[in-house]
Amino acid sequence: MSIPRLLVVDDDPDMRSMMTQLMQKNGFIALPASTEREIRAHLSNGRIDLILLDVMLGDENGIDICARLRREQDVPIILVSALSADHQRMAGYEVGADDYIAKPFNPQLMLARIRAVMQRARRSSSLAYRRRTRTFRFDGWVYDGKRDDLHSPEGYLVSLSQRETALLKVLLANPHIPLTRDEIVAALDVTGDSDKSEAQGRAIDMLVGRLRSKIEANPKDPQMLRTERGVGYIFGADISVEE
Amino acid sequence: MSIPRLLVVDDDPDMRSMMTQLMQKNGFIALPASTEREIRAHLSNGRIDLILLDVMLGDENGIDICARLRREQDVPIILVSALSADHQRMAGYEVGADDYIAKPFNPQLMLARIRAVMQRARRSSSLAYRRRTRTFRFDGWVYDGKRDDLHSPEGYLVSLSQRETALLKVLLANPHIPLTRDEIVAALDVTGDSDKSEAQGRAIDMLVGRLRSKIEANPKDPQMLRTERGVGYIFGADISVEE
DNA sequence: CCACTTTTGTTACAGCGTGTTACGTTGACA
DNA sequence: TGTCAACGTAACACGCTGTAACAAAAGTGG
Repeated sequence: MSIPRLLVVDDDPDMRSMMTQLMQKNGFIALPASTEREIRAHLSNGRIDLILLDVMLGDENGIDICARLRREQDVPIILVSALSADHQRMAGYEVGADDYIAKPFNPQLMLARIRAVMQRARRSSSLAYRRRTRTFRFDGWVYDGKRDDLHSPEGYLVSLSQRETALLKVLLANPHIPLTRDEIVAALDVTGDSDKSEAQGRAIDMLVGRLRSKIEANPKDPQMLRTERGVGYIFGADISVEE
Repeated sequence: MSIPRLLVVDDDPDMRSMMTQLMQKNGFIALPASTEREIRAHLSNGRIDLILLDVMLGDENGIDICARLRREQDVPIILVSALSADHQRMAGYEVGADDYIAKPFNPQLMLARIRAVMQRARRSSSLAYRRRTRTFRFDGWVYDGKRDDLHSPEGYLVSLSQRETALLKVLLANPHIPLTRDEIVAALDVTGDSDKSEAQGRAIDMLVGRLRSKIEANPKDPQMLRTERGVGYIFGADISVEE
C-alpha cells in the first residue's frame, strides 16, 4: 500500500502548516493548498486520497467548493470549520462531504476520522481499477489525458516529457485563468515539502518555453500559452472535454 | 437503486423504536436488533447497508461487536453512544467504525451522517467480496493470477521468472499509482523483516527493464510500465478483474 | 561433486530530462 | 525616447534512467 496523499486546504498559514506537520508526522504525505484553483491543479496533476477542506477561506467558501468538486470527483472530502452548529454541519453533509470536523479539534481524533473515511473509501474501491480519463481538444490538438504525447492538428504524434505533460494538465485544468509561477510550482510539486515555496529560479519559464516549442505553430508568437506580464502565464484556447 | 436497509441496534426499546421510526419516515428500511446474535442473523439473512450500533448494550459492548464484525465484513458501521469523550470516540474509530455519533443527537444531523457514510461506501460501488483466484486483463494481456506466465494479445504464452511475476502482481495491485523503488522492494520482500532495505542498487530498474522487454510491444516506449522520473514506476493500463 | 543453465544483482557508460546561468529582447512607464 | 524590470532562450551542468556486459547465485541433472 502506498503512502496516502492528503490535501490540506486552509487559508491560515499557521493552521495549514500545523496540520500538514501533523499529517507528515503520522505517515501521510500532506500537500498544502489555499484556493480552489490550487485544489484543482493538484487533482488534475496527481493522485489525492483525501481533502481536508476548511470552510471559511477568505473570499471563497469550502461548502461551495465541496459541492462543485463532488459533481466531478469522488475524492473523499472532510470539511473542517469553526462553525459547529448543527445546521452548518448538515450543510456540509448535504453537499457531499464525508465528514465534518469542528475547530478546535483533537489532533488524534482527527487522524482517526481521516483513517476511517479513507478506509471506507478503500474498502469498497479496491477493485475499481478503471481510471476515468477525459479527452481534451483545443485548437486542433487532441490530448487523451493519460499518455505523455498528443496529436497535432495535422495528425502527427508529438511526445512530451513528463514535466511538460504535468504542466499541460495544469493549464487544461485552468483555462483562461492567469496562473502565477508559484501556483504552477505548487501544482507541479508532488513532494508536499513546499509550504515555503523555495526559490525556483526560471525553471517554469524554461518549461513553458519548451512546451511552446512543441505545441505552438509559431513559438515566437504564442496563441495558446500566453504570457501575462508581471503575473505569469495563461492558457488562452477554448477547450472541449469528452469522457 | 433499492431502498437502503439499516440495522438499528440498541437495547433500550424506546430509543430503538424512536430511531427506527425516524429512519422509516425518511425513506429507509429500519430493522431493529439488540444483540450481536440478532445482528449476525440479519447479516447472514439478507442485505444490510449500514448498522447503527449503540455502544452500551447491557452486558454486551458495541465496540467489541464492531471489532469482531470488521474482521469479517465490510458493512458500514456507525457507533452511537452517550460516551462522548475523545478517547471513547477514538476507541470506536480504531476498531473500524465509519462514524461515531454522541447521544443525544440531532435527528436530521444523524440522517445526514448516515447518508454520507452510505454514499461513500456506494460511490466506489462495492465489489467487496474476496475471490480465490482473480484473472487480470490489461491491454490485451491475460494473467490468471497463479502461474508464472501470461497470454499475450496475440495468443502466445510468455513465461516470466518468479521475480518478474512478483513485480507484475505488485503492479496489478497498484494501478495508476506511482510506486517508489523502496515501495516495490518492500512489496516484493515477502519476509517483511526488511526495514534495512539498503544496498539494493539498480536491481529494480533491471527487473522493470526485463519485464518491459517481455510484455511491452515497444520496450523503448513503454505504454503500461511507465517511469515516473525522480519517483519510481507507475502501471498505466486499465485493468479488469474477473472471478 | 561437477558442469551447465537460468535467474538475479552489479557496474559502467551513454542519453535524456530538467534546473541554472547568462545574455539579448520586449514592453511598460515616465 | 530612455530606463529598467520582466521575459525568451541558448548553452551548460548535473542527476536520473535504460541497457549492455559481466558477475554471482540458484537451480538442475548427471
